[in-house]
Amino acid sequence: MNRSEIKDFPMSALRIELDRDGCYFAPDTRGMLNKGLPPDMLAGIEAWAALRIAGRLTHLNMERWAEQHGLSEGRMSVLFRLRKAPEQRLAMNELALGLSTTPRNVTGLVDNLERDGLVRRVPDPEDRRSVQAQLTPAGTEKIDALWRSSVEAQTAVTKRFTKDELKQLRHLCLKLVQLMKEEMSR
Amino acid sequence: MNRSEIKDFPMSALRIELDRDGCYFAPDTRGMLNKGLPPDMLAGIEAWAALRIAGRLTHLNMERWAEQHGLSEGRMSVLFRLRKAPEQRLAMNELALGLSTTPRNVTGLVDNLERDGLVRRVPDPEDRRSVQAQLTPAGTEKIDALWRSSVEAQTAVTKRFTKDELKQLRHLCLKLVQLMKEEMSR
DNA sequence: TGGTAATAATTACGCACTTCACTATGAAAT
DNA sequence: ATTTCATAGTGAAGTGCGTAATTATTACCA
Repeated sequence: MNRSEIKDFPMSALRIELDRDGCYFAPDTRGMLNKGLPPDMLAGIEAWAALRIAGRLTHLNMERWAEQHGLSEGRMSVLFRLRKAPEQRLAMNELALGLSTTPRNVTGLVDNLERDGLVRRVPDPEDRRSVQAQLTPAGTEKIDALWRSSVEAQTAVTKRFTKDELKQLRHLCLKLVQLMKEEMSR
Repeated sequence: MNRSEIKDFPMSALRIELDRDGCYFAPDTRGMLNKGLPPDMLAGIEAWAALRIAGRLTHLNMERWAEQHGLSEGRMSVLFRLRKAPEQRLAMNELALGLSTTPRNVTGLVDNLERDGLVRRVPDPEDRRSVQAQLTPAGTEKIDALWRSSVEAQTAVTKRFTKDELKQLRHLCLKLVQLMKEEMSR
């Protein structure tokens, strides 16, 4: 497999250039947008498009990376949450909430993890409706190794940003999330 | 359906707060990361996590929005690309390249669009292997209406950023993409 | 010219995830 | 105590998107 591609994400087709003000922009995106779009809206749409691209690429990156270890991004997230939980166990609904996904999805993720022996289901003595997922020793070992390796991979990219750029990126992404939250609660 | 949720993305569980320096951060993420992580790496991982959250949310947002018009984000992207193409037609492989996806996926997307009468397949007289997808009048009408509406929806959020913030967001997202491209071509 | 490789699209198949409906249990109310 | 509603988890069915193999056509080249 071609190492310069993520799955079949053909990045060579995605041109990125430096604008005159030293900021990156995607000429194809801009070219398609600036006809028939009021200029004062262009900046917003361009930023949104850039975020969509980065989001998709980071997603594919995580997915592909997890796949090399027999996992998916979702399954890895489950292991990670469990690793940080007290006694390395969480109820299914707590997992769903923490991962911002549906209970049904957690069922499927835990199904797979249990099949691979990384997690086991244990009944909750306090509430007979509830099922808890708990890391097995194999699961703990796996996520620890994966976590070190994952941090390394992410840092290989983020270390080429300045501290301030990283803070800005975090700030702007979360600001967008925050505004979307507000926007939707009307 | 609860208007404050996107699909089943339970955003209420995702706390976002202002740090002392006036920047947003996710306390849960930071809490889980800052044990067992060298502080000089924290900023990078935190930014990465924020981008993943924003990416997921914007994706779900687009998906949900397109769904209200009987489409998916992928199908809408196909219509959009075709709309900007000369004669409103493109070969399947050109579509795959432009959308950064696989030929197989384009086949499926065009299948659906053709079934709904928004697109039709036409043979390429120059190359009998090639099949082109072309917008029907109904497709043109649909994407034009959708585009106006979509710009409106995105602008409702992005207008609450300053011009400079939008430029920074675009710049940082694309810089990340650019660095990932470079990082992977080794 | 004939044989081989490359390319375009598709079929067959699998995985991850979603929605909807359902069962089991707990909590609350009268 | 029984009815009612909320909560926890899961089965069934459908969608979107991925890989691998297949078919048809074109390009290349000795």
